[in-house]
Amino acid sequence: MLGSVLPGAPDLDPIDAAILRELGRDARASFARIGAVVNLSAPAVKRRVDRLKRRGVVDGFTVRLDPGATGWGTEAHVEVYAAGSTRPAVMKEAFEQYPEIVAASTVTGDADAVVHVRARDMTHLEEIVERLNAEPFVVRTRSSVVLTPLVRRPDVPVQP
Amino acid sequence: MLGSVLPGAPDLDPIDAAILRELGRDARASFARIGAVVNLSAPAVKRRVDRLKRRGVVDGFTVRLDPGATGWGTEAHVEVYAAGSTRPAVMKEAFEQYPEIVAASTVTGDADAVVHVRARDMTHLEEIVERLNAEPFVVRTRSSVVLTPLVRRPDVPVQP
DNA sequence: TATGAAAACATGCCGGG
DNA sequence: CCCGGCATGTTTTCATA
Repeated sequence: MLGSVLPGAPDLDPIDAAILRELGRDARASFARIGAVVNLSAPAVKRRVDRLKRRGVVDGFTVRLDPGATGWGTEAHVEVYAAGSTRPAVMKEAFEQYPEIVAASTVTGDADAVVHVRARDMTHLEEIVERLNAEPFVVRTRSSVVLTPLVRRPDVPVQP
Repeated sequence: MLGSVLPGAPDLDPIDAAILRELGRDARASFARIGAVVNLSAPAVKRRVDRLKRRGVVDGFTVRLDPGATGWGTEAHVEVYAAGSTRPAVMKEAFEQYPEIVAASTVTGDADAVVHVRARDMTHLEEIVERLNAEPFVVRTRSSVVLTPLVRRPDVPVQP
């Protein structure tokens, strides 16, 4: 099997997967409640979660916010076309300066990077795009503004 | 002010913002620890969190997983070009069938929707794209495969 | 797995702005 | 009246064995 060659992808135990699914649904659930679902005692669940954290499978726990309710309802995907062979590290450093950038990655295809931007409104979004265009390594950008969010899930699937 | 017209965006109290920032950092932190940061007692923090949940600002709590460590290291943005005037609801229903789709939205620009796909490997990704192309309403797709993730943040910013 | 001490949580009541 | 602090009974966590 290919998967087990990778040092960090040890075919996830089905019980671990169940625990991760529960944590995905409610990361503040008590170990006892999770244990009730997966048929394990609370300490057993805690040990598994600790192990998953140690292995780096679990990176942490966060709150899921409603973007609209917090006043960050405007969203866009911005394709960035970079100069010559701009190093990814350069782009990373630049993008990290923007609190409005919630995700960014280099990609294959016409553009060099795709940036996911959240803003308070269109004016704010426009300002961000302008600032991006003013970055020294940016040649041009191409934006797609989100009209209707259709699907939004915990961003790593856990096999059932 | 424009913001206060929206029923769900009541200029977030600075203490609430601080609490949300802490929860974003570690959603399993005890109310007492959060209270120590924001200078409030544990019950006071709990009441505020409950209120934020009631208002819909807080949607829940989830676990943050390392995609690589779980064997879902391949990622792509797929632009979907849909037939005629396909209703968003139709796309939504279709996309929801795919566990590999972690986000999707209709957008402005050339394409009609952008779909964020996570897969185990390239073969898996290819299969998903083929299945998408086979959807009745899909005219064509255009994929950007992620090379290097640069930024990944809790997907709603909280103003400091 | 089980157990017991320590910590965290939920709730009711009261005071101050 | 809203909001925060305190006190208490209950549950959960966590380190033993």
